[in-house]
Amino acid sequence: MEILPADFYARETCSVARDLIGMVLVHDHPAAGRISGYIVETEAYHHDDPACHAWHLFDRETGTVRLEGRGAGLFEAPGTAYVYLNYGMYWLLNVVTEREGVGAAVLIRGVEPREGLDFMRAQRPKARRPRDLTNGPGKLGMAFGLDDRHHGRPMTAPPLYIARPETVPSYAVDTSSRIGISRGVDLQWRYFVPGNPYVSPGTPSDRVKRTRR
DNA sequence: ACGAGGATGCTCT
DNA sequence: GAGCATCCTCGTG
Repeated sequence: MEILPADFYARETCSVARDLIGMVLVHDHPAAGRISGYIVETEAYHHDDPACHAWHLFDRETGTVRLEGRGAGLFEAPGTAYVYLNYGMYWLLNVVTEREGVGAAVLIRGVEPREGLDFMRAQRPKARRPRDLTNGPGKLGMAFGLDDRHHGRPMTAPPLYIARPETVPSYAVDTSSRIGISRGVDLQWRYFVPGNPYVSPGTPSDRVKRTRR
């Protein structure tokens, strides 16, 4: 497998989010060995986007940026991991995109397990069905053993990286609005493999729309 | 299947 | 204090 280089991420964020579908998220865990899975769901967070953590760091009067607080990691070099604690409990994994200093990223929301299933099951004791291991950003963070130790580290080299598999799955890709946000709700910046069980269930209303279509 | 509500802690939008 | 890029459990039907 070829590890995706920084150039892959140094592009328009929606293109990166789309192209990450079918790539393989890998964690070469120091104790548990290789944990990996095919990416089946992503979301783009642009610098000019009220749902992005970089939004409030921009001073729109002067056009300057305050590199302070949680969102500062979004301004690192493309390919850097942006990991943060959500709802006080869940580590969510993003990869920084565009050029250094822009402030954009892609959130990894769903992964189809490939290697390290035993470790995933141990990390996710509440999972009743296979899909419950990794069908959501918080769930896959637990299954892969991710936390703030990974924040700010390059995903262009082990232990945590994304690679192009020898055979890229022939996934179809649909788009929709993003899940769990209150601003920027109309932007169609979510990418997912329709019908794949490892896509996050989202809100119940979203699920109704999708299954009745 | 669906909806409501709690857990839980960091950030300040 | 409010608001979160979530997950889980427990009602009801």
